[in-house]
Amino acid sequence: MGSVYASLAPAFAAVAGGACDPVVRPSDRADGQANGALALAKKLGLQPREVARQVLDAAGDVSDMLASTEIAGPGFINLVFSNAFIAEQLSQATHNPRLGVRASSDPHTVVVDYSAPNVAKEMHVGHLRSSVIGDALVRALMFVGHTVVRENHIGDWGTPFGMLIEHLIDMGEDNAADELGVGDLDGFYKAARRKFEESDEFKGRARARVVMLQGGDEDTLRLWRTLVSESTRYFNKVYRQLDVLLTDDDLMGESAYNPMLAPVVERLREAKLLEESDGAEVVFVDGFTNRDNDPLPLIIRKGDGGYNYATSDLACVIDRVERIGARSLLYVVGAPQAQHLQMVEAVARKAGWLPEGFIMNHVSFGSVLGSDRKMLKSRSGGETVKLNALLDEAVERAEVSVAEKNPDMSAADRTAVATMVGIGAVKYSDLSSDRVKDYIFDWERMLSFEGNTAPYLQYAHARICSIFRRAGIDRASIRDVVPTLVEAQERDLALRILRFDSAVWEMIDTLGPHKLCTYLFDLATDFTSFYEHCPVLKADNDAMRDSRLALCDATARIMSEGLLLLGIRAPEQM
RNA sequence: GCCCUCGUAGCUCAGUCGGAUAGAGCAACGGACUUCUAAUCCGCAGGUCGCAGGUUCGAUUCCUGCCGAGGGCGCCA
Repeated sequence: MGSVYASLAPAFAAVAGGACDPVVRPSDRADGQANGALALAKKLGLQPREVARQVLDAAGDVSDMLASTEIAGPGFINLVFSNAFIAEQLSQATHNPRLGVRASSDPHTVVVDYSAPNVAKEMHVGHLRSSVIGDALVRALMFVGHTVVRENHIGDWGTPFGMLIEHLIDMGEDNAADELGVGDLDGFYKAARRKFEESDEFKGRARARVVMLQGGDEDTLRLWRTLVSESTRYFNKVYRQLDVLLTDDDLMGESAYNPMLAPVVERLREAKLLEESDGAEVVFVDGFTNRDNDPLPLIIRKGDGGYNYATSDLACVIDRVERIGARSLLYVVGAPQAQHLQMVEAVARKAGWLPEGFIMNHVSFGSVLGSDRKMLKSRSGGETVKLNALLDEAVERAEVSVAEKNPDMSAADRTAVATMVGIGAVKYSDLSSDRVKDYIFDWERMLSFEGNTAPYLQYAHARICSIFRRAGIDRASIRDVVPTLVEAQERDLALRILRFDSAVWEMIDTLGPHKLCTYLFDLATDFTSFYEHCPVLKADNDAMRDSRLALCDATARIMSEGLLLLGIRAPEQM
């Protein structure tokens, strides 16, 4: 906690004769520990325990904050907070609009680029990861006060559209729209692809159609718009089902950057970065080599005069910096894109398009694997899993489970709860492990009510709501009560509540939603332990009951808010 | 061939800005239900932190090499 750091830092500075980090860390032997004495001892050439003693002397009377301090082991300072201090901090947190989470000291505009499905192509689990991780980061960044601009960089331009449009014409526009309308994007795409590969005549038409599209032929554009709008209708369906924030307002497809591509080339030429290589116009970037150890370029303009994704990604960067005024940029994109994004950033920096201090971050993530540790396939075998089918299955499975556990619930409530639990489970299983690693998709585990899962966290929240419901007590009415901490479980829960701030900030600093997940799991664990040991409504007296109700309310608010930052809803009953 | 990421308990995962005895959950075993929702809790057991060196008072954490898994390496996006 910040205030402990603030009170120890001067003592360390006094002993060190200059600024010195107390190195305050959580501890399993006390409420916290300060490890700064070990490093300082080396600098001063003294015994670490002696330095720790001097620091404690210099700190003077800290009894308003710390109940006890102890020098342990080689020179750690163990810190035990006073109950009065914890209670006071708790009271501050519960009256704070962000439940004790500090606002950003440097709010600015952040662009988050995420989801990015392709038009006329099925969304798959890779898009699930990008959508879910990106959305959680968006929510957390907004929560601490940043201005967040969501951008969904859909693949709505390029050579595949020649074949897609020709296939649309072959099918008849109405038939095609129907097929796409029911969400069979894969069938449409594959049929087009097959014709492209099997028929030279079709291939020729497709190529001619690309030229017409790029040339702005009105009829071709109309057909293209049909493809895009039918696809985005499907994407929106998935987004609503997934409960992410993305809407049509966030669409910023590749086609949107079309007019900016020629200027990108011109600006690179003016900056004297553009070179001709094998008929293409390229920029060479230091530090990147190809298989033969020759310098590897970023291709800006292909030999045939066309642009490619590097060009539009550079246009993106310019647009986000110059039009949107972003000061940092997050790309929530799979790990295979790492090198490409590094090269784009390197070129943008070399060209001087990124202001001093501008941050461009690749929020990389691993693959979703099946229980066989291979890329996830559907039940029926072979095929890639379709996202909407997967989400439907999640809700179905949750509904079975809710019906079994709570048979008295009405059908309408059951469906509503199953939706929150099923979708929450899928999202949470994606968010709760370190995003850079692959993770194994396992229905049983993610829908289990035990362990680090969404249902376990949601259940803890629902139990609290149930207490207030049963007692007929308004949650807000209890918020001025300052809890009295007697039992170990009460104290542990209170301390956990105070760590919400650092959990949220850890998530933001590392762009790692799993940090917040781990915290919420710990909060739920501490709460259920408290729940088992400390009767609330049956407490010995009214003061104890109110104190415990206040702890319950604070826990529920943080659970609900924390889950919401992850894009997950917390039902009031389950 | 070069570059990037990952390797922690039987399984799934945390932890690592260098700190004390490496933590959870599942599974296994032993307990606790006339419940504030047992969808839970309490206990027990389980590990040469891939291997080998190096730096350090101290390394799972930093560095180097190796092994294993995945990914990337010029005109698809």
